[in-house]
Amino acid sequence: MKKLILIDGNSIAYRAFFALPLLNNEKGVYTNAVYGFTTMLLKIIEEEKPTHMLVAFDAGKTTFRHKTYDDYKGGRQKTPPELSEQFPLVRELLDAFNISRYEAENYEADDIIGTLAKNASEEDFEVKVYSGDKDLLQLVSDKVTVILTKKGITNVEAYDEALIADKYGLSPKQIIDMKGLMGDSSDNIPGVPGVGEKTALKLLKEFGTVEKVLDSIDQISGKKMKEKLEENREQALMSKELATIFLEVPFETELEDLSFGDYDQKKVVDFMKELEFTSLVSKFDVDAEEVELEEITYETLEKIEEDHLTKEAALIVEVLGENYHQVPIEGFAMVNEKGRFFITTEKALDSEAFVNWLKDDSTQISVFDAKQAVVSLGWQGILLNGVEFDMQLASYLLDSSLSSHGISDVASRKGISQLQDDEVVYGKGAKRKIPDQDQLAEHLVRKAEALFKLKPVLEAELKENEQEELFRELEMPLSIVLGRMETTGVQVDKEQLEQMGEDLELRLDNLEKKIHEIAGTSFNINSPKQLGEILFEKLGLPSIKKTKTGYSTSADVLEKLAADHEIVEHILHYRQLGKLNSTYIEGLLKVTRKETNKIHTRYNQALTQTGRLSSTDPNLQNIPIRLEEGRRIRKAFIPSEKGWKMLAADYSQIELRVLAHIAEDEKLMEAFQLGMDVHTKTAMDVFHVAEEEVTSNMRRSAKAVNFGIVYGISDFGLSQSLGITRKEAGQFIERYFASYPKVKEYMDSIIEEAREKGYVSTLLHRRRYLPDLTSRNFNKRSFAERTAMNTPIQGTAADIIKKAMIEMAERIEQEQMQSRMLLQVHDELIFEVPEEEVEKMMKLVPEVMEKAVELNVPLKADVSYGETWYDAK
DNA sequence: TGCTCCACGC
DNA sequence: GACGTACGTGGAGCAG
Repeated sequence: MKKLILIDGNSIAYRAFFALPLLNNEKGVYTNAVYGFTTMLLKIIEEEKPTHMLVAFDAGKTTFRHKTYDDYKGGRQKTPPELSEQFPLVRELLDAFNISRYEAENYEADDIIGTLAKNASEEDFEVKVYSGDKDLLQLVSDKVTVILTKKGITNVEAYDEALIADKYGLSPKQIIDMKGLMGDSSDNIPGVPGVGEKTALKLLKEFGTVEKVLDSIDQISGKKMKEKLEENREQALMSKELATIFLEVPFETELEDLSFGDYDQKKVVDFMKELEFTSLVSKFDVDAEEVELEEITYETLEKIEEDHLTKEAALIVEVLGENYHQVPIEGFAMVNEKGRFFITTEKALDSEAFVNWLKDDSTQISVFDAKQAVVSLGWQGILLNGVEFDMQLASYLLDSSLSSHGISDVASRKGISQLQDDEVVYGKGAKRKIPDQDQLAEHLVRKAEALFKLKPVLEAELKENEQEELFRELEMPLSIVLGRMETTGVQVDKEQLEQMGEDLELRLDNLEKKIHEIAGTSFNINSPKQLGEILFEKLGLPSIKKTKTGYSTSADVLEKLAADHEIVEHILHYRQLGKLNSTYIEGLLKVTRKETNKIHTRYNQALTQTGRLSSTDPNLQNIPIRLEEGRRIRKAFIPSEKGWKMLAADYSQIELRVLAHIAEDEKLMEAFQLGMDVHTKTAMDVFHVAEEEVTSNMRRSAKAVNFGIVYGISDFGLSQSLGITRKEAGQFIERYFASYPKVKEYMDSIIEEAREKGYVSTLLHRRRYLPDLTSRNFNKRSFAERTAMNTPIQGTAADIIKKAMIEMAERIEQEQMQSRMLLQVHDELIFEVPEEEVEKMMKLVPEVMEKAVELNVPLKADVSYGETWYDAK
């Protein structure tokens, strides 16, 4: 069957423009609307597989409707120039796709779409109309579906007759009557004053059309309403006329001319590349995006001579895949003033000269991902010592918001196109493999070449940003420290985990039986869909919250239902134990190395927007602690040497101390100078009570506000965590600010400063750019504002612990201790320590942590040790 | 394989 | 006046 897609070009472009941040490409051309339009188009082509397609645009300023009503669309805000300049690009995009576009003097896009929809349905086409404008709903019929954007651009809702009946209780045609009565402020259609959606729907359900409503005024209840309708009789009829889509726009083209099919992929890809839509380009066939690589010369070294090895060089130590622990090195590439070289792993590791060069600490080696290089070589027993520049870290520090810090991404952003993505060369997923040696060699050499060329560029940018020190003294040395921690790994007591797993499975079985019994049927408790059906349909519990796909069964919803039905508490318990078993017991066992019973996580040092680390494979930064049941998992984390202890030290309230420092708020500083419990102190200040009058509830509330300040949550977030209304939460925040005026001042000034500079900074010059601070979208702007307030706090805390880690590593080495740093959990460091060093470390670790930086409030670190991580509390 | 939902940590 | 609301990672279910 033929399928015609009609797109309301102006509407979708507007929508995209306001839904997306104001992107621009390197040439400064704004591209957000085109980008949104493109994603929408790609989605339509993929999902609808249209046979025919047309995009309609509004033509000039005046249309036939202005003859009826001068002020039609009056008072409308002028199209922002940033958007206007994108319309020619949208047209160019459509031409690249070979999609028809149409605009007609005197008519709006609606009329073009309406006419074509009518004509096409008469010829038995299936018609789908895409727009953001509800007006178009009047076109819906058994042949015509109207798809409206709901949120963002690609989140849409398809309206057929049934849905309109369901939502409004009206037929599609009656949508026009509704507009006639209630008007439309965006088009400046007046309607009948005092009649809104509710009244309009009521009247139309009773009488059917505007005309019939006006004919039956005497039957309408309410004196005021009668008067209004009487007075605005003409205006209502005119409004209806204005809202009616004209279905007789003259066309010169035939429907067949709108056919959509083959288009030149290269044209489309070129266009997208021009606008730097890299993520979209990757959706097209690899062939289409293959860049034309120029030839590159290099030498495959059979024998490595001293002469090849210079002080300064770019080095690639290649491994396949993300996880670089205990996997083979696939090859080396090196670029220096002497030339470009590829070296097979075998030749490289057999060469004494090369290995010595790697171990030499007086070299200046550039790499991409220093930690990977150090760890990969570390597993071969080689200590890579001379790493001086990590391009990935440099790119991350320069702009952490860039989503990809892969070598080819960084290179292409810096103007080097002579590098293919690893995925292109190796394939992805199950199909990933190393190509033949020539291809591999060339790829690695190109990587090293990019490194060699770009190092000075990125170094200059770091200097420009005053981030040289952050880079050289903090992130670079930290990558080596982290590499060592990862390689060391943490030992787990496998039997303990297995025992806990068996225990959990038994209890899960029993719980499952019980839940099925109560429900009276067997179902998958882990499936939110099935669980929702049981709870809210079969058992008839009240549905509190919905998700996109159905009922929400999240813990906060279930907790509210616990009193209504005994099954709920069992489900919550089942969930809790299930999570422990699958994520922690099974998950950890899966990644425990068989030979050593050790776990080697990987820290991502170039990911978070705030400067924190993240941990994967496994994530050791979210091991349970809050509930005792889960906390016991920590009993399985043990020292790797007999007689050693686990030692843990964590910063106490580091973020709030940082806040006190930055804001220089006397009252907040006082809390820390006096060594008070900060939540109690906050409760005292906010509720104006003495210490002994602080109730546990007050402290709980104060704690939640402090939490909110640290994490930058909104009044909504606070209301959720305290179970109060948003308004109350808002008032609470107000009171907090009233109590800590300097904090308020800081919050205001940081937003102001960030708006001027475009970014916020931490104590050690880490940056986060916040372009959304000037967004017209309230949501985005508010989010950016909270981010501006929160990032310097959280980021400075991250800076501090990173500094402490480097110093701890140095101290352990200097004092020739055997203790090993194992893990970092944002504000906490975990070590394994021989018995004889426990006493020293119990003093040294908190001392180093507390002295990592000097603030105008003291830093405090608590430390303890025990047989397992669990016991170090 | 990619998405959604849910849950864990800070 | 509504919007959809800290940052991460990972497992299970489910659709294609």
